[in-house]
Amino acid sequence: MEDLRKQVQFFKALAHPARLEILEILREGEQCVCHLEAILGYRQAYISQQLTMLREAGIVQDRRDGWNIYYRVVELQVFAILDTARQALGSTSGPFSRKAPRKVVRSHCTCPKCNPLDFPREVNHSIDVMT
Amino acid sequence: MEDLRKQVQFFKALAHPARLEILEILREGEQCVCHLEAILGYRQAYISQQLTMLREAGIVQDRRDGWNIYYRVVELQVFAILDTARQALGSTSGPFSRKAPRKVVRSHCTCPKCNPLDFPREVNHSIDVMT
DNA sequence: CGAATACATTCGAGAAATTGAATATGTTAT
DNA sequence: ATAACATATTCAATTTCTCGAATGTATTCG
Repeated sequence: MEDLRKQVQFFKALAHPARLEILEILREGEQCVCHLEAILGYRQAYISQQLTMLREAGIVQDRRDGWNIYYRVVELQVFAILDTARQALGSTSGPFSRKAPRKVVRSHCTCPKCNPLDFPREVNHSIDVMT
Repeated sequence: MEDLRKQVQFFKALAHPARLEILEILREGEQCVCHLEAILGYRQAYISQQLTMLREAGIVQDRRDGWNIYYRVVELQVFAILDTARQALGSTSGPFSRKAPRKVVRSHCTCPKCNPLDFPREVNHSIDVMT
């Protein structure tokens, strides 16, 4: 059954710590790669590899906008799956294991998504004689 | 974060065709190993291996009853995860991709769960003189 | 055009998952 | 105790995953 294959690939894509971290950040919406890089602290190529697996599993989609490529989760139900999984696992270790919602670590990011107003375009102070 | 590790192990356990097949059968409740063996057609040791992984991931629990060991899903939310995953993947390929519910293949099984009334216990026709 | 930027891909060695075969464990009946 | 039964574990060979390093591609600016 080809349906099984897809499901396996889907769960395989989720079965990886860095990829789960990426998805946690994508909860807040579309993010560019440099943003993920800045927050998670992984090498760019590494993040790109993980995003490729998530894309091939049908979990995320990308969209190019100039220099940046923005990734977003295709089906928001994926987040429900992550939540339910955590809930199911939490109840294994005890009856009252309420977890605080994951604190997304914010770090400085220079990508245009994070800094949309700082230096929208480098102002040219020199006087352009020609043209 | 140790929480991540558990989640990864959880999804890794689901990322396997035979293990997903087993869980589909466990939808109908507790099942003994010989039942899974009869329905799925895998070798006994193979099924046992997969059940071990599901157990270590906290997805199933086992219970011994005489000769048989019965497995059941610990948190029924796991089934919700499987359903949501299938739904999320199905909607990727088109807007109206309704899938018929999976048909569980029934095959003959000689385990007591399947045949609770056939020869409940071998009747002893010999006359016991002593005692 | 060329340089800079953001991101993707390829390659390869080490780590881990898969699975068949053989063997071991625990339970019940005799 | 021994045999029969249901299930588990160990071992090893093969395949697959992981992830760092290097390199490639597409876009924008000048």
